[in-house]
Amino acid sequence: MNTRKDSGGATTTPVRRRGATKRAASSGSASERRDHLVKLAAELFARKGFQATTVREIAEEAGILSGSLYHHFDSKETIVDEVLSTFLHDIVGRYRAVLEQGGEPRTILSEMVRIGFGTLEPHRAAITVMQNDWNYLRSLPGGRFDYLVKAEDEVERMWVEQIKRGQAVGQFRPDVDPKLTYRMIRDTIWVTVRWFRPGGRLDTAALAEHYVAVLFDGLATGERTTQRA
Amino acid sequence: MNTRKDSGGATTTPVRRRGATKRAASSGSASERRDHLVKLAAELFARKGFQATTVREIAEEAGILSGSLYHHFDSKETIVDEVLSTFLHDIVGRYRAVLEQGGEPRTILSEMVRIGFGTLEPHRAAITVMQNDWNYLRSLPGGRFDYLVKAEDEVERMWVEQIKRGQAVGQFRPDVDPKLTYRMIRDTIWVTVRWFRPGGRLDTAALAEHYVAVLFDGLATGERTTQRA
Amino acid sequence: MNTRKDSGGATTTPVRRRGATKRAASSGSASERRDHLVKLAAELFARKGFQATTVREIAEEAGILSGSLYHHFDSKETIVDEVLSTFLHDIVGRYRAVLEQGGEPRTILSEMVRIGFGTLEPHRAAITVMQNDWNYLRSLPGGRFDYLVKAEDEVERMWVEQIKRGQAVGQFRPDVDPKLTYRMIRDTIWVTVRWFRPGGRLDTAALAEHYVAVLFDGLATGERTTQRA
Amino acid sequence: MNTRKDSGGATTTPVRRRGATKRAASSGSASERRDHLVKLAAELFARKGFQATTVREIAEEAGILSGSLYHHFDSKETIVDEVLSTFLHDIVGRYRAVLEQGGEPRTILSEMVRIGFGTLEPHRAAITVMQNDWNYLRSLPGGRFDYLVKAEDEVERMWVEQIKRGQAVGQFRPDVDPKLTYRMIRDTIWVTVRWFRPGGRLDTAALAEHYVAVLFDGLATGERTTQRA
DNA sequence: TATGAATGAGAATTCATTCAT
DNA sequence: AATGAATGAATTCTCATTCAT
Repeated sequence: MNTRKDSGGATTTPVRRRGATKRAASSGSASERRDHLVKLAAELFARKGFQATTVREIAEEAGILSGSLYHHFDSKETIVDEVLSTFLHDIVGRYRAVLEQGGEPRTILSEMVRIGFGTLEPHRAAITVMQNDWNYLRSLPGGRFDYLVKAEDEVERMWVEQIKRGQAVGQFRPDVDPKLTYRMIRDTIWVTVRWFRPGGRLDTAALAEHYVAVLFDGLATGERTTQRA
Repeated sequence: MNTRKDSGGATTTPVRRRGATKRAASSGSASERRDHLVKLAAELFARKGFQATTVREIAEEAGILSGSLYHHFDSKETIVDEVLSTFLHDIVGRYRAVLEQGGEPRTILSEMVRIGFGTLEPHRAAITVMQNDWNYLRSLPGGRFDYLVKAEDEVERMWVEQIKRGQAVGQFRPDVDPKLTYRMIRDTIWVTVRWFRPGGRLDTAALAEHYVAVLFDGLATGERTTQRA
Repeated sequence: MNTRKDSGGATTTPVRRRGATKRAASSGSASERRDHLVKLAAELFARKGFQATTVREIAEEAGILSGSLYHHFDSKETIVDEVLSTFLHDIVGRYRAVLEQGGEPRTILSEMVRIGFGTLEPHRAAITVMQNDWNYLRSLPGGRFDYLVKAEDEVERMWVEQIKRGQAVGQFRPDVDPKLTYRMIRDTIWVTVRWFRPGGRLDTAALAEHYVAVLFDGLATGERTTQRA
Repeated sequence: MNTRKDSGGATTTPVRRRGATKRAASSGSASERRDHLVKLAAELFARKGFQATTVREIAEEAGILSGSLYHHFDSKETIVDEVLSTFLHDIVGRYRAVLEQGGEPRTILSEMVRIGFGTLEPHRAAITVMQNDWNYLRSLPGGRFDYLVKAEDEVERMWVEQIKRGQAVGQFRPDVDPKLTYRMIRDTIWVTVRWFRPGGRLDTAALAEHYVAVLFDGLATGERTTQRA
């Protein structure tokens, strides 16, 4: 039933492949208009939350009437779907690229942290929506957003594997729980979106280096003193 | 608009002191009933989000009709107000107590981390609501939830002060940004609420020790290698 | 999910048992109000069709706002459900009663024809809705109106059985198709609702006698001449 | 409002004479395309009802976009107008032809019954629409479908006249009401469209003979026993 | 305290139709 | 002939809230 309008392959594959949908050279306007609308909506979703953002507001932001939005999207959900799946596609792709290159666990992990912080600016809105509306979207009937969980699982596997490798080769302390550590790292990065504003004292690269430093070497000075189980 | 029903001193003072409002020693059913309702509501808010939770659902959970809820609360906002202010009152109190005791920065900071993780279970619902609905509640007109920001500021001052003291006495590396570091610690703790479930492999105390270890000594083994600005 | 509001057992049993739902003595007002609203809606559905009747119109007819209708009914569908199931319950009950009494096929069939015409006045609206909106309602997703088909099947079995018995004992001509004959009788009766208006030259009883005469003895005079297969 | 696009003479004369409107011998693609679209629409109208069928669905069925339909038709109403008037034109023509040939009332009436059943297959969609959406279409403002009533009246006059003639010459029992009898015959035939499916056990010719038999000689065997007023 | 009927202001969505290209 | 973006009015439904009983 969801034909052309809902291009979101998101429902069937964990991560959408966008762009390929449109006919050939994609003269632009058609797809561009849609992308523009998605971007506007993402900003609103991030600022006010998915539920608190009305379709009318999105339309107004775009200078059209609310009904007209339905020429481009099946539903409000389709829009947020596009916001999130675009983001997930991008980040999963980046993680995969780093892993394919190979290298020491510590190097790879540093790189993954940098990637995480690196998405903060281009995908600020999407990340915010994910943080705030994840629970609600997951609870929606129809399993439309199940792919969120799938993508998250894949990402978790990537991180956990590197942490375990690091422990195996003696680069990381053996007494920490890999999964738990991953979660804390992930959260610390994503949650930054709540207060990070571009143009401030620190950019995301600085944030990343700051975090990498504390993450690997800790806040304390001198000898490491905490006991290792 | 704020009649007797809305006991929330929250509007006037950063952190509400509950109970004192009620008519003296009337520990009676009235107040208890109210607290019970708040607890039920908090669970629903946490599970479904503040907006997605309807007044009817709260009432149903309590076995009454939605109209009857208005004998206890002025509005839906009053309920969430009570959920959040109760939590804030508790945690700010605990932080104050630790600070009043005094001690080394590193000890105090460890203790504050433990307090943070320690609120995860008793205040799981409130923390979840804060994480997910903070943005929305803040945006509500009337400034009703301004006290959230005030309380957060006070807490930030407490943490940052200890980090700075630690740097001053050489316990903490001098190259990290105190405010930034505070935020990352805070977020890492709170955000745990998203996936932490009591009864799992680790309890909140173990979580705290795990985090304290990584926070102070880092994930890496051997000599500390990151450069200090 | 459909709790108190949607009392329609229709979904689970072919024919609803109304009235029993309400608590004991059913002081009236609650159930009466609901019934009144159903009646108003039925009239509108009959006059304008289910789809063309707006919820607002129903509410206006009742002197309330459209939103208030949802205090009584889950949805527009629930209302029409109640209209139809009430009717089906009544007529199936009547048919069963006649069959339980027993008698000659011809006598029973005459009685069933009379019952059919007898429902024309009290259930005019419901029958009209069934005629006009049957197709649409059946096509609705969720199978909510599957009971319509079930009830129709039961009624068909009753009629066909009597026609077959009549043929077996030689009261009815053997060359007619029982099922086909039933359908034509049924349609002839129901479709009357399109033009029958109470208070006209003939009442439904007269209509019934008229039809019984033609049905059994035919329009022609003299010897029966059509060939019998 | 009625521009060139709306060829429906239906509005002015009881029964439209199609084809004549078109520019002479232009049997060409223009008119054919239009007829094709009408046929597609008729099927949808029949299956889902006029209101429930969206313009978009009709267009999709034809492989074009909804806006493109408006190159062929003024409005959705124009389409259904064409569906119905084509049908009415055909059947009224056939009735007239039989009457012009003359003959005994019983013979003519049999023939008219056969004509009725004979339209069931070629005009299945149109008849279905008439059955189901008659009420709604009649209620539309502007009197666009008044010709439906006019055509029906003409048909009624034809039938009633034959029944009366039959009674006058003693072929039909004198105690039945001609108008009432006509209506029942008419309804019985048309309503068949609800369940008749081509390719089943009986074709429409068999249906007609079956009905003629029961109509004239009745369902009962032996002597005619119903009393004649 | 509780009920339950009603309010009223929106919410998302639908859809026939228009029109520049 | 056809496209596709947009309109605008209407539709069903939601829900916090009120209030007489």
